[in-house]
Amino acid sequence: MAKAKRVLKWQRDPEGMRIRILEAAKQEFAAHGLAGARVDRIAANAGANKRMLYYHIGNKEDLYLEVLEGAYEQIRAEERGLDLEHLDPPEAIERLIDFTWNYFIRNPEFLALLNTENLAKARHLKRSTKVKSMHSPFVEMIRTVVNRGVESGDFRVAVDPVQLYISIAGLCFFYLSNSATLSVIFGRDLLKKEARDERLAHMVALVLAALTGKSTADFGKPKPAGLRAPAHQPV
Amino acid sequence: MAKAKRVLKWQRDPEGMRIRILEAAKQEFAAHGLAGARVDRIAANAGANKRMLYYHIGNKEDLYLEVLEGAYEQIRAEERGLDLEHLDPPEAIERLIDFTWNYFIRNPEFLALLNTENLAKARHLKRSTKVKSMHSPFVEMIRTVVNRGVESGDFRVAVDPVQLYISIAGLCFFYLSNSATLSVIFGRDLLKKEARDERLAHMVALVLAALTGKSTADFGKPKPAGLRAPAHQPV
DNA sequence: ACAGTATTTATCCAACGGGTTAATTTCTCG
DNA sequence: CGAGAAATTAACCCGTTGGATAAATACTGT
Repeated sequence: MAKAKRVLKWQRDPEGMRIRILEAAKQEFAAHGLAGARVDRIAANAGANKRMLYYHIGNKEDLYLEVLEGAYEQIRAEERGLDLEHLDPPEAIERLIDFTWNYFIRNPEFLALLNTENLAKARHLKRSTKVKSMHSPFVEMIRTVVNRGVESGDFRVAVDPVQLYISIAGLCFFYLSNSATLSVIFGRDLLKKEARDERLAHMVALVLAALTGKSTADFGKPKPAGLRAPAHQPV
Repeated sequence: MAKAKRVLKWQRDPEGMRIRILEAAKQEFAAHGLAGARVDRIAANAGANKRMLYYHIGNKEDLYLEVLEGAYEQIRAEERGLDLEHLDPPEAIERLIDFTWNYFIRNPEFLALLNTENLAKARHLKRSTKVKSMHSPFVEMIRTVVNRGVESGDFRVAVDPVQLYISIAGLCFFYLSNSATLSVIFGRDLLKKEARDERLAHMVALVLAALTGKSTADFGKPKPAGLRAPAHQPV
């Protein structure tokens, strides 16, 4: 048993504190929006005193901006890790969709933060030089993938990469960000595994069919009778 | 000049008042979200006293739910007015996209309200029997359109109408709802007329290409050099 | 060991914001 | 016309919340 040098009332850990505060803030802003977020809750969930927020970062809006910038940094970093260069075009597009989809699923706070920021008309983002300089590598990636695809004959048209990027993001984003209301409206749980898998297949098929002209795989095949979701909801 | 029967300090108008309150509330909730909305501002913008809100409708959440229900009612009503029955399938799909797109453009508050409600995990919608019984006629419309398209040979695949509906809505929704942040990121105004037209063309081409297999029209053609947006922004 | 600094805590407060009370004015209808 | 109902107003209440102050506690270099 390691003998503690001393019994401490608390551990000093400036960097860790900062991180814990930002993480708690991310959860809070994602869950309640900017106006709905409570500074006290952030402090409590960070295991900190409220004064620490102001000491380490600043006021509520500073906190929010830092969280937002961090969220963009994170996705941009992961995007860069995805090299589509050596895949043949259709595979590259599929991989792009797959990544976007799963990133959104793994980071629901990111979706919420974007919505919050758009509610604010991107007021904070506009002031953030940091984010404005962080261009998504996807647009250029897509441009080259599309060009390669057209040359190789895989794709029929040279689609505008920005439009395609927005379309792919939109197909993923809307489904996940609005899953709560959509699930109520359609009376089924859109987040359960089978529904998510079906959605991913649909999106890939939709985009690839449009690009290649070949109707790939199971593009929106109405589920085969035997496999329809039974009355009871499996976990 | 009509002689007023009497000089009144104020006009009594219960029904008009109710409507003005709901309209003001819609704007307020759309602009600031549920938590950010201010009851006093709603009252002021409705030309009413704060007490009137409670008198005519109820507390803030009642007000919000009523606004949300009204928003759904409105879009469902317009949806029903759109009969796709007598169009041939590709035209019907184009019309559907066109309608969805323009409805969202005409009613930006609807987008904001949906985001707000999703932030709340559809908590209010779940309790609204009214909305739950208002099924979008689109799903059934799409089902028959798709079936007709498959039979006629216009479409290659019998896509799941729910997936297609979500895809079309998503393509439109994401672009418009996130136009603020996207405009910052891409450094161009996505809401100006040319950008909107280009987006609509892209979406129609994308979906129809996927469904029919024929590469229609100007699917994402990178804008012809001569027509690229000039440095100055035309109004 | 000690002085100076960095970090954390406990407490306070003024403004805000949703909601309420009670009085006032207009309407309605016998 | 008059009394009761409906609509509207002004003023207030009180818990919440972002933010501030100052004191206490841990760390650092010398």
